[in-house]
Amino acid sequence: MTPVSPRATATRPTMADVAAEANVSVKTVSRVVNHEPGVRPDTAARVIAVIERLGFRRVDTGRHLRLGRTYTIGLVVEDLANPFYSQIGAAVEREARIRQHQLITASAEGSPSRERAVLAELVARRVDGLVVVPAGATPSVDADVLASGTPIVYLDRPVRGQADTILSDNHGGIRSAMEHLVAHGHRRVGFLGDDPEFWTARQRREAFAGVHGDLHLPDPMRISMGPHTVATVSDVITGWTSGKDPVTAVITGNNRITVHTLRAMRRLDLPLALVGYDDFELADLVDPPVTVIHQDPTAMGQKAAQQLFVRLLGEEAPATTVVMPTRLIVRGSGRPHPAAAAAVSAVRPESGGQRV
Amino acid sequence: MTPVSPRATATRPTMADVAAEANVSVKTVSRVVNHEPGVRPDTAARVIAVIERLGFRRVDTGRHLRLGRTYTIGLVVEDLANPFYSQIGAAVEREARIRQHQLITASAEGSPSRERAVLAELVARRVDGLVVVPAGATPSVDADVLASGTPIVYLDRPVRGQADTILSDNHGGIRSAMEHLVAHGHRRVGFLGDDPEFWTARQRREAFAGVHGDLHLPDPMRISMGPHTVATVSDVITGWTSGKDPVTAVITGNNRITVHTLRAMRRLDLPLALVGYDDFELADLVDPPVTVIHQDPTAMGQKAAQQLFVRLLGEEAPATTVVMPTRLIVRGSGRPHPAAAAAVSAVRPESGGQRV
DNA sequence: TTGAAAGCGCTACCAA
DNA sequence: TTGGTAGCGCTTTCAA
Repeated sequence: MTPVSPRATATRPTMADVAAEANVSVKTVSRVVNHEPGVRPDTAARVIAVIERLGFRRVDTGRHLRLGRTYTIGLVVEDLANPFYSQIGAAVEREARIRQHQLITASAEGSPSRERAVLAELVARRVDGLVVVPAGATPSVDADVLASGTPIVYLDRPVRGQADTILSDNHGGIRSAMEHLVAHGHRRVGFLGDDPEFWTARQRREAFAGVHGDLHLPDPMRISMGPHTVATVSDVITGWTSGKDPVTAVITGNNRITVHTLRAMRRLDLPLALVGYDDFELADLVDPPVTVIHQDPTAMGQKAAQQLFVRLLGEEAPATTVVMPTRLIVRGSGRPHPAAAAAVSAVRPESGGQRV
Repeated sequence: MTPVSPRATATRPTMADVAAEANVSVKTVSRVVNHEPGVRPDTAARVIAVIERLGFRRVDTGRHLRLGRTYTIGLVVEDLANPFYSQIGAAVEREARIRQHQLITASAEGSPSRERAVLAELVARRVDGLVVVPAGATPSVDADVLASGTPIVYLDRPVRGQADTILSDNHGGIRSAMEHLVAHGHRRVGFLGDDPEFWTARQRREAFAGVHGDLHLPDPMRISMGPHTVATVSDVITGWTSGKDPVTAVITGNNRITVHTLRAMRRLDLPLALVGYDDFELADLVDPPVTVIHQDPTAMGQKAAQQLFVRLLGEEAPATTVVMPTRLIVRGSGRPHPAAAAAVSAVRPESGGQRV
């Protein structure tokens, strides 16, 4: 809240100071600083000497104004502390740095109105381009961004309208998880999704339902969408495993739900087979180990940034959508969990009870 | 690598356009846009109408140049993808946003020369202030930053010279871990530290050695500094547990070493008691559960940003150093691991063999 | 209450 | 090879 007032800082020499001291024009100093050709070596040497003596450093605000661009790109995500987004951030920053740009990051905290405000600020700042993981249910291309002509790449979720977009293969990821489970003898698989407000949550739910049908898995189909907590997941799992036709495996819709589910399973002492969307560092070390659908956030961030820089170089082709592949990482097969094996074989004696 | 060339963007109206259209001066438009007093209501209304009709949005580059500040702060860390740093980043960004500032983040990748380059770029950009987790072994306050007069707060590690610094209570953290282990019957405790190039790694090593003496723990004192991998940790642990007087517990120097140690223990099937520096989300769900020394990265980032904004408000007091407390989070005591209990009681039959 | 002029630091344009 | 001038979009100063 507290607005911050200006503060006196040490005054540093400008190009004008250097020019006066070296008896050249400002333009010649500019040429030397920017390594432009057409300066006599001895003139350049004299200018460089003065630059070093005065400790001159070019101030970018002037050139940003003059050039109409800032060598900055903006990244807007939901929450920088979430590993999925921080990996994206690290990747985008790396791509930006390679191209002499810097990165402004902002968390929209899942709020479409905050996202609009943040985008307006970034556009006002004249960032050269934007990478945005859009909040809310299938929004449109931001009007302010559109009016400003700032190139933008949407990541992880699409928006209405023409815009470059990088998505993850949600359908393929879910399919690979279910085929894996079925191959290991599971027939009764539940899906724990995130808040259907999220496009990705809806996509994964639809993929689950579709594949459930394709594979002719028995009814009832078990789907529970969030928002979820450990408590809600516990209740859902309890319901799915009591009564007849208990579930033997669960697929979780993202890394948060996976963690809730692990805690719920621990609390209930009910080790179902588990495949989680999103990889996480300790997936092999938790109990039970978790097979995951890995969508590479680093690759997604890198791809988004690369597409953005293609636009910054002036590419005018129609907007593209890239779907990034996922990869199933199977874990825990080598160390079958006795309880899980028992649970699975109790339901389907013919199955090997192999954990995924 | 590839430099990016300018790109034509849609030209948006400036204050001059609005002024011409509304038959007022540019200054009056500026007054209206900035909600300055002293504009007749009907004049303001006319200006606002034109602003809306033309879709005017103030461009910040002009004011940044005029004001000599950019309402931006810079954050330099080692690796944005590391949870410790991404939590710091999220906290700093939140504090910045509250004060109408934006955040530029950059990874120095642990390289002092990259850090210098990044700092020079940020200073050239005229960021209003900096939060830096310094790379390298006890560097000095950056010369470019010093010359520019840009306020800077160092985080997690100190530098030579006068500068605001936020540290974690490394000594207290290690002490709490060792007292906890000793209270639970452990006498032979090893320390697995990170590369002693890191100041924090050295601090924690010295704390371990000091407390080891204070508590009169038996020789030999086991300390192994990194850089570590799963392989080196495996070797070290094997050495510490074979032969006489085997170690029964290990303290790890940061989150990376903790993960390596968990993998090594899993590989060796040797579940020692483990206390790790840095909390991590799944510490209670891994096998064995991990008691941790929690240093709150969010609180550290918040504190650093707050100190920075105190300086931006003009506070001229001498540089301060704040040491943030740590908190021991005990896990797994409720689920003693049979093998660990056996290992502990085999060494010290009188101990309860309770796991930490 | 309003406006004209100057200028923040730099680069583009054109002339010398 | 070098320099002068204009101007990027805004805010400050001072005058009307």
